[in-house]
Amino acid sequence: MPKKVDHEQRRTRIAEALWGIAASRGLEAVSMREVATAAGMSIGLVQHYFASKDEMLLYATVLLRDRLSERLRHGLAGMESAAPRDVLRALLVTLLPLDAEARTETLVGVAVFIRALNDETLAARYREGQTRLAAAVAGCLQGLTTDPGTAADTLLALVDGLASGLLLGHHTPEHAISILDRQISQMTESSVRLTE
Amino acid sequence: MPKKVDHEQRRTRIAEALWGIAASRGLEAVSMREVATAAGMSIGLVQHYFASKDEMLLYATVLLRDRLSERLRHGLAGMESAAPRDVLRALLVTLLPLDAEARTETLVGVAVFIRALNDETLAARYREGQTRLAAAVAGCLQGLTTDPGTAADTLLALVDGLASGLLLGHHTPEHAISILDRQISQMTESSVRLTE
DNA sequence: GTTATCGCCATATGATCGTATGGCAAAGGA
DNA sequence: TCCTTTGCCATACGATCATATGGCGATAAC
Repeated sequence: MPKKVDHEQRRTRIAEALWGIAASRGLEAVSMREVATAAGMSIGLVQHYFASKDEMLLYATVLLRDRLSERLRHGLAGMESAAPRDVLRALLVTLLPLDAEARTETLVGVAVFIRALNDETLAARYREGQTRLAAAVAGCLQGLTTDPGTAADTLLALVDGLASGLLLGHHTPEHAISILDRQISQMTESSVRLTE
Repeated sequence: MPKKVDHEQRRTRIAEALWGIAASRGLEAVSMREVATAAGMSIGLVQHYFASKDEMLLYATVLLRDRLSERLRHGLAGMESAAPRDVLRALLVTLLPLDAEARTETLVGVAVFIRALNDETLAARYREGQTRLAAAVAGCLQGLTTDPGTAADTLLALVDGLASGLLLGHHTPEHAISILDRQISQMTESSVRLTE
């Protein structure tokens, strides 16, 4: 057999090149040629690792989700024994596009969201991710508020909207975090009030 | 002079055809040919009314914003003397994609949002619209809560996130409205509590 | 040393894109 | 009646797209 290369590494490099293009110029600017150029490869090589553009896109989105999971795990590292409220805040803040890496991921996520609107397979994956996130958030809220399920949906919808505002530059990071903190406080405080 | 036609009507028909394509298959599926076919025109006729694709897109987005204004005005009709809280609720509910028309508008809005992320002109228009909306919402909240500005940003971000969930089918209309109502109640109630 | 296989590449193909161009029918002013 | 203007259309052009194809070193097995 001839020389061996790490296929996974090649695919990752291609996917990252794709993200860069999608984040800076939108998913519609993503073409085999552009991706190949950005990755420093020939078009043929990209074709060699992904039989079609759709396959490449699929791989890139799956890898993106994995990166988000990783980012969440990293953001929550060492908080196993922290107060649920602090875990909750860390989780939600990690979801916001506050640094370059998170911004790229969110931008690509939005681009994929658009595609999901007309692709039931993608939409189902999206919903599943949201449901899982909501479960995690609701878990943090257990005992902190009445109806943790609704509260979780509320917080996630808020984070979603804040992310849009951040991407557009309509909100500053400080403003977005302040809004989020105020909401968390209000939700946890009001429960105390209601249970008194 | 030869026969006269209503240019504005022609342009509107083209824009509506564009919306239909953008809403059902995404903005990237929008091409001169597709729009012409959907509008029941020749490609040349579309070219006759819009010198370029960008010009067509611009017109379609401006008209979209006008339609949203109209929808808001219609949703708030006859509420001039209603309680601010009811006006607020009507305004926010009108922003949600609850019927087919609103859904199309929101879908196109999201598609344009994506483009705005890499187009500073569009982004500026988007931010201006958001700012104006926030001012209207804050106006409704005057006296109902402390810091109406932050409350307005919170509510609009929440509505944004709820809209995403509705588009994807992750939330049902009833669920989204219930979340919104709960939030409005919490915000207005808590202020009463704080000012007591 | 021969050979099969793997990594990779250059180029071709057919489709579709935005846009440019030239012309035709109709209608009203001269 | 002639002529200019307007509305509209068919076609062409160059670019770019996704994808298919054939081939060229290099390497490891034999």
